[in-house]
Amino acid sequence: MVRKTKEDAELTRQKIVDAARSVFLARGVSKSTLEHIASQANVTRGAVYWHFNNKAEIFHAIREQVFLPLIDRMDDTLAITSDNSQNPLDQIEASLCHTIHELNDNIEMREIYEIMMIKCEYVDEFALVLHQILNNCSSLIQKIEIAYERAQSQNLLASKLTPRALALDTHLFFGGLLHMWIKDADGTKFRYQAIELIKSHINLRRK
Amino acid sequence: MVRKTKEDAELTRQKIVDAARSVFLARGVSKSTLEHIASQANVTRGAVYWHFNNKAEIFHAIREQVFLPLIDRMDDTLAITSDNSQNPLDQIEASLCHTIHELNDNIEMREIYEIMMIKCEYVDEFALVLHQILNNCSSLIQKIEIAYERAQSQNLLASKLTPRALALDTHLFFGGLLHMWIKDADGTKFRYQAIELIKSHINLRRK
DNA sequence: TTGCTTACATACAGATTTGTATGTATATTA
DNA sequence: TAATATACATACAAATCTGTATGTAAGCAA
Repeated sequence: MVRKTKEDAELTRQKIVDAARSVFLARGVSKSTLEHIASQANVTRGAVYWHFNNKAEIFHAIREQVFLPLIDRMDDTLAITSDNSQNPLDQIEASLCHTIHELNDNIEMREIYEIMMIKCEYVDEFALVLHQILNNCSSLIQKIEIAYERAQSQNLLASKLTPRALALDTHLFFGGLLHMWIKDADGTKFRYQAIELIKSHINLRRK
Repeated sequence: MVRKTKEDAELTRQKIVDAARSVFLARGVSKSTLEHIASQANVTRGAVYWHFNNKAEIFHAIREQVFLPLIDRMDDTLAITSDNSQNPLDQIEASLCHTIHELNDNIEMREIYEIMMIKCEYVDEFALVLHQILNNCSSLIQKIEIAYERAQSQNLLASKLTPRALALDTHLFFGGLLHMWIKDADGTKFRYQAIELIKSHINLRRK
């Protein structure tokens, strides 16, 4: 039984991507072989090589599946609500909390974050991803900065720091939180209080 | 020419560790073979296997070389000066800045941080390291918390957050900063302004 | 219905790695 | 100074992994 219909083929591709995520998570990207991925997906390496040229391509497929939608969502949460009806500080807080809740609820997203942060070595082809990450950070910081600017113009800020400095501080804080959230698999050290930490971080800025 | 003296043997061991650091950095831990390390150190795999049982042991040797002294230094910078002569906020700031300056000046330390953060997959034997990291974080947070407590008792704090919350926020901020510092190899996005970011972060807390 | 293409499975060749076993010359010790 | 342990180098066997080449049955277009 070979030669599936186009829809079947796309399904097979997705099965391979899902299998790869599972295998990457368990064994790390480097030590995962295409045979591991194939058998996890109940296909042969032939199928894998049909859909992808190599492991790096699968890796990128996994990344895009989560990080492309993510960027859009960020716009939704922070930028769109540029009507002055809502407190910008509340918006920033809600945006960060939303990501944490996503990590809690969305297994797929959680696993991909874990792979990208502690199950992957950024060398060779994968080093390029670092630049993408850096660029994502830049645009994210800009969005936070804009929100802080609105907060400033509404006289909501307690500090004399510039919106830019506040945005950078918030971004670094959240980056650190995400890393710790992922590493703290038990949840005993950071996960359980992540939301509190965000609220404290924002409260520090409220007038 | 074999059978060196004990001092020569220790020197060989150190050569292997240094070589491993260089190889890990360039190829990632997983894709580094003992042959790579051996030839980089101008020895054979025989020598490597004499001093270490496997790659993981070399990895741990590298880690200990930087992180054991690091913990001691943290005590020096934060805890020892518990005489009330210095401003605790200044001390925290100085401690964080000191680490950044170390990263700038100490190639070895910089490379090891880079390996641990983006050239290594935390699976199998390496997963244990995550717990060590988490524990290090806990003790570090405690030390920062104590400093903030002193700041509070000296009425230096601008916010009503608890010293604990401030310490966690500072730690997460600095964790995020370190990650970005490492990823930003060009230095165009974070490295050049790392010290400023720290000062902003602390200033946010000053009365 | 023929013929071409698709979506895989299977088979093969080659390159790598790993661990261990063994060899060996020299420090070190008794 | 003879015996032994050390500090490696060399050799070997086995297992993996990769990419590619080839096979093949079924879908699809003409």
